[in-house]
Amino acid sequence: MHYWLIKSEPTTFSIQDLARSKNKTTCWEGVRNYQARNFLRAMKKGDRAIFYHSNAKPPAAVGIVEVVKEAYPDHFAWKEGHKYQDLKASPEKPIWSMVDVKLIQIFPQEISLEQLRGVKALEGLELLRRGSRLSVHPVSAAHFKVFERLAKQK
DNA sequence: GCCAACGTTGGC
DNA sequence: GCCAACGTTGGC
Repeated sequence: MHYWLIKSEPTTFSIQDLARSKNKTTCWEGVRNYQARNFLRAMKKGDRAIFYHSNAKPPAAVGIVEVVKEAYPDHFAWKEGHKYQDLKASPEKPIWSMVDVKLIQIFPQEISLEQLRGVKALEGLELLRRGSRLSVHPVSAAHFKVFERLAKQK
């Protein structure tokens, strides 16, 4: 089992939106970065991910999701006029992938980026690396446990 | 709204 | 294959 972190801008799709989704499940479409895509493709059913709100006030880790369907073609890439359309993609050459994720929990209290930066045990986390913009990336099991612990404490 | 830090594109 | 210009991400 592996752990990940996935980012979404809450104005685009928040964890509350996920909670309202059918079966609390959604496809994670729109990743248009090769490195992030490759991480999506490496995800296995049962893997868990931290759901992170980027470009939020404040930016924060807000919950945990589980991978319920492994990578398959992101068909939004060839949907005419769609915001995630990529003219180089087609059903024959999908280029981009997505997975389905299901909500496991919304943290009782979100953990702000500022708070995360102060946690010694999270040193080395990709999210906290200066200049990091990767919207999907792995998280070590140890770091994942730290998130779970932080989410519980007042 | 600013801008640092990227990633991508396209001319050469 | 280099790299300047451009576009995007995302914190502040």
